[in-house]
Amino acid sequence: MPAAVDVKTPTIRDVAQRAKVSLKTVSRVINNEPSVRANTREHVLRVIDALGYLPDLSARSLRSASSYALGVVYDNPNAYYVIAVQNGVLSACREQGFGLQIHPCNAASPQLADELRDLVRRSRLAGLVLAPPMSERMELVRFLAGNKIPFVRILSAAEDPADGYPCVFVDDRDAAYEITEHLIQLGHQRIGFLWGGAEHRSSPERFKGYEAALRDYGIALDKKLVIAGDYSFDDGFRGARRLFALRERPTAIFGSNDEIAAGVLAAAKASGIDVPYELSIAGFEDSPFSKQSWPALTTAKQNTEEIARRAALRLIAELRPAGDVIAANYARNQGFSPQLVIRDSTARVRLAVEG
Amino acid sequence: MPAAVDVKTPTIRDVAQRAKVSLKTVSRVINNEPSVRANTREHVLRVIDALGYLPDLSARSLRSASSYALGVVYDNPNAYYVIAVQNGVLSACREQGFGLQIHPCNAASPQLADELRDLVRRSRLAGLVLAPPMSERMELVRFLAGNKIPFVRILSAAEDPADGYPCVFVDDRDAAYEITEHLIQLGHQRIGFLWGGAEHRSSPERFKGYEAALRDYGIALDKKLVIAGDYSFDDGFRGARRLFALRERPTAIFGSNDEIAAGVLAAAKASGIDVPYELSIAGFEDSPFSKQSWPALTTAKQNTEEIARRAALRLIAELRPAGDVIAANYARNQGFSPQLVIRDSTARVRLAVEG
DNA sequence: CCACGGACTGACAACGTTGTCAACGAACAC
DNA sequence: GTGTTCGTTGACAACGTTGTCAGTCCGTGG
Repeated sequence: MPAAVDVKTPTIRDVAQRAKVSLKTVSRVINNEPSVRANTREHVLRVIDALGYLPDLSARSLRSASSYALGVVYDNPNAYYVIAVQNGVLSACREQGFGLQIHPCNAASPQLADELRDLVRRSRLAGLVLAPPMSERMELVRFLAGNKIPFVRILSAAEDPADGYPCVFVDDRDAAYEITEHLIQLGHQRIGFLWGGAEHRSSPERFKGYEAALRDYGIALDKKLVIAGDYSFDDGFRGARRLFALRERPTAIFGSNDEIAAGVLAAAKASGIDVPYELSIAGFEDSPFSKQSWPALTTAKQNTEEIARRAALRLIAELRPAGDVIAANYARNQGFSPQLVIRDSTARVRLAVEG
Repeated sequence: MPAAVDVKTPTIRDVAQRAKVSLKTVSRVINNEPSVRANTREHVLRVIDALGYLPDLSARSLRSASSYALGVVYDNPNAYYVIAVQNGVLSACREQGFGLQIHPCNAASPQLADELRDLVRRSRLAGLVLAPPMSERMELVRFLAGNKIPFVRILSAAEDPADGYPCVFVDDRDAAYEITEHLIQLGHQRIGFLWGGAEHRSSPERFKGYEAALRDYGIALDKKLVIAGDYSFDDGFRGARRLFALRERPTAIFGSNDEIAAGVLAAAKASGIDVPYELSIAGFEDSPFSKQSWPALTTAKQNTEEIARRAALRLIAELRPAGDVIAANYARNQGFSPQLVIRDSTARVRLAVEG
């Protein structure tokens, strides 16, 4: 019986010895640096392969100033959104050889800025991807910039804020306009609007879209139809109840996201109101359950995963020296527009209701 | 105007200099080692605080064999489940001073084992938390053990597998029994069962619970009522359709998870079947949307976050030297039982249907 | 008064990698 | 033949931390 042999994981030193070259040459091969003869390079690569050598990330990031990991910062109860952001960022990270550190946090914490700075230092992160609402707090943004911490923001805006800080932006206003327009074109005149969380910039943006569409179609804004709340099922439910109690009930309700819309749907069912024939409901986000509710929700599809991916690439571009391929391709802030997805929860207004 | 000063992040060296002690003493203070005079310790701590010094994780894990980060490995389309696992593990990690590396992966990939080994080596992970179905693949478990990679499994089992590898286990069978029993006690005799994914051990476990309850209550198992499928909304929808088409339709359907149950619910509505009065539906998992569907779903609540947290602590206990507090408290595999949550989707069987 | 042990402290090397700089040989121009 | 340049390679130090081991200091017992 052979003695148990503890196979140590090979280091660059083992590779160098076996390949009969210096440490530095192996390093050069790993990092794809020029000035290595093709012969030598191939030989070293073969040895690396044979030994199953993998560069040690700790050592790498300790020695070289630049590191190989990003952080993604979020404070969002919506699991689908968070997973989509993670997966998008992760896809870019894997492609570009970066690691990923997730950092759920409390947006309301007064120490958040210090917390993020410490996170970056301790873990030697190359930069941060900020999801809303952190991305929208300018004092945080300025703090990070002041501390020379690279970052990119995912934010809600109709156009590039052009404030000198990198971002990708999502035109919630435009998409909300389209949703409202869709409802109007179905003949709805009394359209309720349920706000999302006030700390997210997307909320006022979506409201602006709603407002603009009403204006463009000559419908007066009725403040009784507009209800404050949070991006939650429960607020959707409660808000819908309040709208149902109005003397003149709306024939359509636009919930600021799918969770709110799901709450409206539940409230409608609880009140015996038929959707869509007595009430049209629209959401926003295209979460999986917008497809899975009954009836399936009309909504605006924002490809969060792709948006997050682009955000990460935008950040990586900032980290790269000018002239790099990524740096060249992703040097500019990019905008996205969610697309209207018409499903079964919206329908032509029933004439009977009008009277 | 003062010249811009680049504030370098302070190192242990700066602390030592300013505190007029050696590097090693600072190191001792940071690591809470004994043999530092109380005076010295306090003084050093004050300096650390004043400078805002933070130990560098890369350097730490490079120098000391042990590292300070765990990995969590999953392959699961269910965002709620994944987030709950992440948050649970993260809570333990933060508490114990560990970092966390997430690793979504493809359970079907033949290179998965190597991928995980490389991940651990490259990132110097102290160990892995394996979520199902990875946790259930014995060849993977043996591979990790053979490579001396610490891990803990979250798995579905009625009792401690006692195979020598650490885990936390969830008694799906028992919970499924309770759900089925609940349906039987409501008077249901024809209870449909929709399987979850065959690659998850929880599926057969849940089926066994269903089977056992039927047997205990003297109800013959009707194979036509049992339908294979995956843990998905669509399979729930399709499976329900097939059950509805039977000459003798079931009066209750047990979907192996909430997504399946949501699919059943949608199918029932599409077919104009009233839930719960013509059809009772039960799910499993207590995802948020089980509360938010209409009617809200009867289900089994598994506190995934707490389970994942315990799993992480169980792993950390393995890493600690014997005698450590954590090591002592979490040295044993622990079991969890999901709890029956009765909501509005299940009701007493209508006599009219029996005929 | 000296030896001794224990509590505390520090000098130094090491972890695995990359940046800096010098050295080597070949090719080329003069 | 000499000087210069270029492409390739290697020796060495350094990143920030901890493990090892050898002190130093003080109090105690002989």
